[in-house]
Amino acid sequence: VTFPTKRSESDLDGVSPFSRKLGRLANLSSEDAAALEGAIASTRTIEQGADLAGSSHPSKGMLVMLDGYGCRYILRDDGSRQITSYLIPGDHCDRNSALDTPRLMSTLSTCRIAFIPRSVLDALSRSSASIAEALSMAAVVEDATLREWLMSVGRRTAEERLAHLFCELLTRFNAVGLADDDSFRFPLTQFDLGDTMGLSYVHVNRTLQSLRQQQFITLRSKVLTVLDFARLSALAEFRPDYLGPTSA
Amino acid sequence: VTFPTKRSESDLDGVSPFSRKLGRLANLSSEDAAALEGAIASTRTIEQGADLAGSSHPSKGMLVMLDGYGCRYILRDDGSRQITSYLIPGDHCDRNSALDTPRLMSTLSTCRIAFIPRSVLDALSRSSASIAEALSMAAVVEDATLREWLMSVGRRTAEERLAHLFCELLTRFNAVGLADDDSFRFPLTQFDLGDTMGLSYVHVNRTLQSLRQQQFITLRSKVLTVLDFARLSALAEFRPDYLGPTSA
DNA sequence: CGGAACGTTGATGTATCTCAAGTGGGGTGG
DNA sequence: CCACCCCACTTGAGATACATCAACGTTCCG
Repeated sequence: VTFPTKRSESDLDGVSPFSRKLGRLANLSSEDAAALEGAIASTRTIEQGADLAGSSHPSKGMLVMLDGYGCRYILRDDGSRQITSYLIPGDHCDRNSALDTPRLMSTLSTCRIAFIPRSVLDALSRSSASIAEALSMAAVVEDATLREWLMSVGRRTAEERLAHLFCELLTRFNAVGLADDDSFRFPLTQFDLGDTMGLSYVHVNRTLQSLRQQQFITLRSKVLTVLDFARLSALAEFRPDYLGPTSA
Repeated sequence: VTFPTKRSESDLDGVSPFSRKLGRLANLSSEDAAALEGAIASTRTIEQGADLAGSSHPSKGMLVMLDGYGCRYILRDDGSRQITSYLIPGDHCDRNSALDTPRLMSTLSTCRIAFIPRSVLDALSRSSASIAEALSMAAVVEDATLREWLMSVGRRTAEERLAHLFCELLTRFNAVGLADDDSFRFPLTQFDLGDTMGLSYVHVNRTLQSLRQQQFITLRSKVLTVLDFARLSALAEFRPDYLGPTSA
């Protein structure tokens, strides 16, 4: 399986969520943004449930999620899965990992994914301090997000966990301009949600019903709508600062 | 089993656990190791329960734990705490974080801590590719460790969580030469352990008793001994690869 | 039209929490 | 050197959030 070079023109304003996200994390010049766009030369569409970490990709480099949901996860011997992060549009993931451990990664929905070779990436980082800083900021945000998930699973109730996750996702989708009126695509199953927040899918179901009944959210036909972000944030004790600069 | 403060073996005496740890993550020349030792500008001893993130340190740079336990954590409004990582001897922590969020960090025991100014660190990274690589590997390992904790809290039973944590700690202490006969210093309270693994301190107590009774560990006078690493690893499904190159 | 995947519901079980009351040991001051 | 005190640890009883098991409903799509 190779990377067909197919440039999609369907990005908002021709700007990929990738440079949109990085543009929030550092002050990118228009040259920087253009360079990032240029680096994303090859794009492919991948079906749901596909592996992203394996040998399906040619060489070392970076994956960039343009559309859809991906995740990183860990498996236990008995088959139970802990999802450790989501990749949503604009997110990227280094596929290096000199570490022996195979970093498990897969798609949770149909995805459009770009690939940036390591050489191109390194050149970019070297030529633009802003890009380098944006990438380093992205790493800091990813780390903080992971710690926030640990807090959720360790110390929050089921209702708070889901509320916090939805607040986080709305904020992240907003940051790449893919939230519309507090709504965003959410094609994950309740099973996936359970594997994310350390809950059984049955309990996820009941907790979602509770959130719906209390008018916090609606979740229909793979679209999640936050009905009252302030109230939901309060319920979850959500503080958006860990996600980086939030508004312009 | 007594616990000698100074290393029993003569090898690398006077070498900080910091360069010891980094030396495992990349091939450091003797110049690299010496440069790392030299980079340590100042060393201080800090009592238990002290803040590490605040203004206690002069400027931007990196903290290096030389002795003792530190942690990073998140607090909830109700005061409950989730510890998100341990800093044990050899570990370091960037105190940059352009992120607005104050990164919470404190000591869990009396600590000896070194400080490396950012300028010195940057110079080191630029002058030695090996050091840069070691630092980047350390970041990968830290990330993997965080994900493993998320797996623990999300999907493992109390007994498995503690077992996994102890396997991890033994491996990490071994990596810096501070484990002796499967024993290492463990001055944390059961309260701290609960905040680490998302458990109440009462349940930690009962789980520890169970592990002791089954001859997995002993934990007396702040020394933890793993009685049967193979069995404990099996119980926890511990796979050390995420911690980096393990032997030699 | 049928099957598979996802969602919903009810009943029951259990791991873990909370509350509450001790116990023990290592410093400290007298 | 002893007595005391504080903090960590221990133990028991009862509560509960969440898991598991087992149906059944619904949607989607070939």
